[in-house]
Amino acid sequence: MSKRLVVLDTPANQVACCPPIAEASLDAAQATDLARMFKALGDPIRLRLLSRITSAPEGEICVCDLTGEDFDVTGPTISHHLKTLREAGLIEGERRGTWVYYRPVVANLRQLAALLAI
Amino acid sequence: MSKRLVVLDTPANQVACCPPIAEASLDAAQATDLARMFKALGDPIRLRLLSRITSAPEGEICVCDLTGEDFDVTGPTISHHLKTLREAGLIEGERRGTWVYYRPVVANLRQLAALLAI
DNA sequence: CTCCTGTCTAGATGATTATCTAATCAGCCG
DNA sequence: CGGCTGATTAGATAATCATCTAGACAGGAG
Repeated sequence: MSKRLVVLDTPANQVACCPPIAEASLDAAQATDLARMFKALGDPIRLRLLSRITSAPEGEICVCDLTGEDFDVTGPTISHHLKTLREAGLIEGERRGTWVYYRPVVANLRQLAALLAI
Repeated sequence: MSKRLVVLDTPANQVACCPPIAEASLDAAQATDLARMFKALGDPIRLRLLSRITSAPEGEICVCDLTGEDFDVTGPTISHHLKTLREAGLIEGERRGTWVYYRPVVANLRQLAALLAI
């Protein structure tokens, strides 16, 4: 087991890459991958979770700092949304002892940004 | 009637604005507006439609150039997706005679891009 | 006016999703 | 070990969504 940080199945979601959406018409396969990521962003709770994760001072945040607080949904629901973000390739998670930490997958977030840079 | 281009109800969707998601935690209200736009991008067909619209040489494209072609869905389904993009504030449409033309709402697309620029 | 073509709306249906409660798993501590 | 806390999974349910067919509406052409 060489990888240091991998926990919590993260389907290695690699997408082609990077020209803005206006440069060339997306083909169906690229569109499917990209749409999965955008869909994951298409929920207010997930957007706020991602915002918290990306703005965490240490580059990552403990799930214990996300649950229950000013999100008025239950723990399992938070967990479900984190899983959605994770499966979309936007964040990745790691358990260290008792707690689980999440951090952004910067490359994929940047790719989405680049795509929309008209 | 002073506006030159408005047709097809476009709910004036103005969202706060512009710091990247990592700078400050999104509040619930902003998140709801932004999530609506991301959700509209969360479908492969809509992404490809938007790609076609944003890459149209004249800055706009006729619906007649979008229907039926290499999207294997029916006309009404295309129309429904265009409506979703329109109501999200990502595109706007105008009828000129027989045909309807769509063009991107660049400011809102850029806002999404800025949000993801980590 | 009447037909034809392009686009949209209406209504129905099957699939997906957000959320909950209950139960399970992982790691710590006495 | 046995119990405790943090986090996830399982299963159920209500809501939303993508898609279709059928029908309506807009505008041009005979």
